[in-house]
Amino acid sequence: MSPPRATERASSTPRTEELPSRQRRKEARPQELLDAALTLFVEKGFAATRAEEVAQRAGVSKGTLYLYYPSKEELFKAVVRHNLAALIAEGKEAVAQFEASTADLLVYLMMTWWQRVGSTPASGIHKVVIAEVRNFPDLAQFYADEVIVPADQLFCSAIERGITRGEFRAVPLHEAAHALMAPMIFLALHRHSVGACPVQGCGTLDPEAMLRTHLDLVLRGLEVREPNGAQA
Amino acid sequence: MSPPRATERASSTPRTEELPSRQRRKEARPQELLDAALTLFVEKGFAATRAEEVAQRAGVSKGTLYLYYPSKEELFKAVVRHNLAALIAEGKEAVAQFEASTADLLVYLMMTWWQRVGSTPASGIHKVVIAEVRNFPDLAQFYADEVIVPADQLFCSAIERGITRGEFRAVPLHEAAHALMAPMIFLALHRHSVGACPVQGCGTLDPEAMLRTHLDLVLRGLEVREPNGAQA
Amino acid sequence: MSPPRATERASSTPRTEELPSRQRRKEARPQELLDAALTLFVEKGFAATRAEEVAQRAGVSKGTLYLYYPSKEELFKAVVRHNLAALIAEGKEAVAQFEASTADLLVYLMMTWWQRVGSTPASGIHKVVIAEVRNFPDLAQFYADEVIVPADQLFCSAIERGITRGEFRAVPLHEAAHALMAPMIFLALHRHSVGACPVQGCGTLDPEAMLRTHLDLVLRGLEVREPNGAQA
Amino acid sequence: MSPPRATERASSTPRTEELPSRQRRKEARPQELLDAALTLFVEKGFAATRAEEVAQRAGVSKGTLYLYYPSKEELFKAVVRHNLAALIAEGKEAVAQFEASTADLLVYLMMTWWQRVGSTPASGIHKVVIAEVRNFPDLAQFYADEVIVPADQLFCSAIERGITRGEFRAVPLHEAAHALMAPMIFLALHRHSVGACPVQGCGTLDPEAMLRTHLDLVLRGLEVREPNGAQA
DNA sequence: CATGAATGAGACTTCATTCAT
DNA sequence: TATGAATGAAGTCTCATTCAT
Repeated sequence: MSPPRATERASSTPRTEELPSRQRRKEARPQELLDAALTLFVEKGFAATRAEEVAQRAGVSKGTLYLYYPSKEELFKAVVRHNLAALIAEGKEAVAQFEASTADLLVYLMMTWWQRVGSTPASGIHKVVIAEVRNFPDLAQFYADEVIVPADQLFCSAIERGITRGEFRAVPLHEAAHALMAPMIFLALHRHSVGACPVQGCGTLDPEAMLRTHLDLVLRGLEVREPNGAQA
Repeated sequence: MSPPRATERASSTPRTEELPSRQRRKEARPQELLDAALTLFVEKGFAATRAEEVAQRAGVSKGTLYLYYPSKEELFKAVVRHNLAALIAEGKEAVAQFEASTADLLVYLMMTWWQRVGSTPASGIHKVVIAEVRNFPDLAQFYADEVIVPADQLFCSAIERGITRGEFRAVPLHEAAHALMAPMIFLALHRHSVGACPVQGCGTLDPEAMLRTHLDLVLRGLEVREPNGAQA
Repeated sequence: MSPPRATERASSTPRTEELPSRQRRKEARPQELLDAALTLFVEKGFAATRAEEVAQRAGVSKGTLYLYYPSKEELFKAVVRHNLAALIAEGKEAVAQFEASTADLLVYLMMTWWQRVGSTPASGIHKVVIAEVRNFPDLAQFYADEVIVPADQLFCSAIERGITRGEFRAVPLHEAAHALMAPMIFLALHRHSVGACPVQGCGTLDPEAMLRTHLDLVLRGLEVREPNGAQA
Repeated sequence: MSPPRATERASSTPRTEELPSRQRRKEARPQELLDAALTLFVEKGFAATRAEEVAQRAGVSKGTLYLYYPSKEELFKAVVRHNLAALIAEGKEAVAQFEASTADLLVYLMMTWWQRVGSTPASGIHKVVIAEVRNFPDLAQFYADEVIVPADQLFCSAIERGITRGEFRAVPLHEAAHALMAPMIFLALHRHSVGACPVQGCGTLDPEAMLRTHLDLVLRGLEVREPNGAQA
């Protein structure tokens, strides 16, 4: 799970002279620390990850970590911003510029999310937040502002587009957005918890198949048809 | 999340005379400790819950807790076993005996789950397990055996019934079961984490509406109709 | 300076059976911790005294200290209350009930202060406060409320008594009180700083002689006489 | 307590051309560092002053500070030496050359001290020394030799002059000198500690009034008069 | 000379666990 | 059994000092 140890920097690309100088190292530090922090936060949780561990994994000392991030909490916020906030902004572009059908737009958004977040360590951030946000109240507001609200808006606006253009039935936006995202997030959650443990008999769901089946179900459910009153 | 102290024995065996004496209390202890532990583990997570808090909430001293459970970890395991063991078999009966349409069966199963688990503190166990199972590897197998596999089988068999009886399209069972359950579990998760924090601008989803919308979407998606190639 | 090491409790007074039981030890703890803390705070200052040192000197572990005082700052406040606040209250009584001349009252107050505070480790508290109060803002208000203001009132009321009864000239109260106390406090300060170091050639002032000379000068200065314009 | 940054060189040797060049600054460095250190040591104490803060205030980097002073302790010693050395000899001249009454001489000495030391940051050195000399044993002897003994001699010789010339009663010299100086030093101490904190209800003493009242009291106490046995 | 990135010992405080009573 | 006083390992964060550039 994740590159083994973040190979002690810069012995890879040997173009020109590439001295691993103070300067170069300083510039690479934030990224290295963020990567190490993401891996460990996802693996052990926020509270259970020791600052020193993060530093060690990034190849620096405890003090150096605090040179870049003033507290463990700020480090976590930086991880969230770096790994999730950027992607959400991208999604907004996609919705604004998309030309094809809304069904295709949703497929595109979901696929992109899976490739860029769901299938990467970044999806573990959801696990950490769900697990520990109640113990760190200012993280709750931060996460709501930076992730939940924007992501919700993104999907709501896509669904609304479908309704407006007559492609979808009129469904409650927030609820539908939730129904759309939840299975994928839950899948990611699972992969970072029980799925990451060596358990027997719990055949890992194939994410690609899962994604296909889920989209198939929900997109059909959204289609405009004559109603047939099938629910409670 | 429940009256602060209110020692809540008395749901146990009402043996003649109802003495709330020392004897009585002694027998109720494990139950009281388990209840207190459930509440606190759900609220704060496993690592962040202090043993003394559990003891206080159960109305005993710190030392007494260790008389019943040799460590906090064992207490946690006991909580998981106690709260999930009972909830497993019930659904199987329902599937076996159900007479009406499979859509109705799924509605029934979902509603029941929400009433009995999703909307109660017990659903918080999912949160705790997801969050901390990687730090307690032996819990993983236990949880997979006792919860994940049986629940999956339950929903797969229900969906299969629908397909067999010609009510549903042929869809991949596991994936469909996941798509069915995940939004509800995720909703419960959310209610125990960000939803429990006083965050601004994150309008809480109404669970009933959510459940209706979700079932509406998925059941329509499962219906047998002429295909119209809308998915990836 | 103060008993060498707080001999590992209770092997002294052997009346009846004197078991150093949990209970007895618990009762003696606050006093033992306060004594240890006073000694170390005076010797090394507040910030430079480690919590663990205080605990060790009191014969307990680090954790035990925090069982009795929730932080180093609260420990310090307790030391101040225990060693200074009580004495000031006593002084108020004395002023209220004193029968003889006000000169005698001032002599009594000063002597008492010297015996109970000035000549004991307690006077070192002044050193600590003067040195570090700017780094611990809430200690400043605490100390002003609990020590400075009451002590000032005490001496002002005594001087005012002398003026009212026609024994003293009319002098500014606060300034005169300061002139009265400052040399004694300063003497105590000196004894806890340079005076506590093994310096050559700095013949230690005899406190008793100092006190006598000081009172002689100031009380004469307070006497009612015909003015003779001797000052700047 | 002085403009926040305002690199305050330029009081040094105005060698031809007044170049504020690198050369110029380099020579001013020690002075600037000493000034910055004085201000910060007085404000926060020795231990609580961070080396980097001193460097910043002097407009150089942390490393540069260590180029001039090998450790924070050595910096502290340099500050003490630099700020007190100059102030020692001046008073001796005054005593030797003074023509008027000894009362006037004492008034003059006290006023001068207040203007040149008491009311300036330099008086804060007393606070720092009193507070931390026990943690830096070798400073004690230095301070006694360079400050305490000379100052004591100065005032003793002035008082002795008064007695010799029949202006003052015969009083113990050292004790009287202490009674004379202590309130003023203590006032300075106070101004650098509690007096510098925003505490309620601790009306700041007016130094001028304090000085007047104090001299009034002590000079009257020193006057030659028929005794009237008012003291202990 | 000057810089500032990096280090790591060490401070305060918490809490699971033990054990004398 | 039940208690709660006591322990001490462990965690976050600070800062004097070093050294490559």
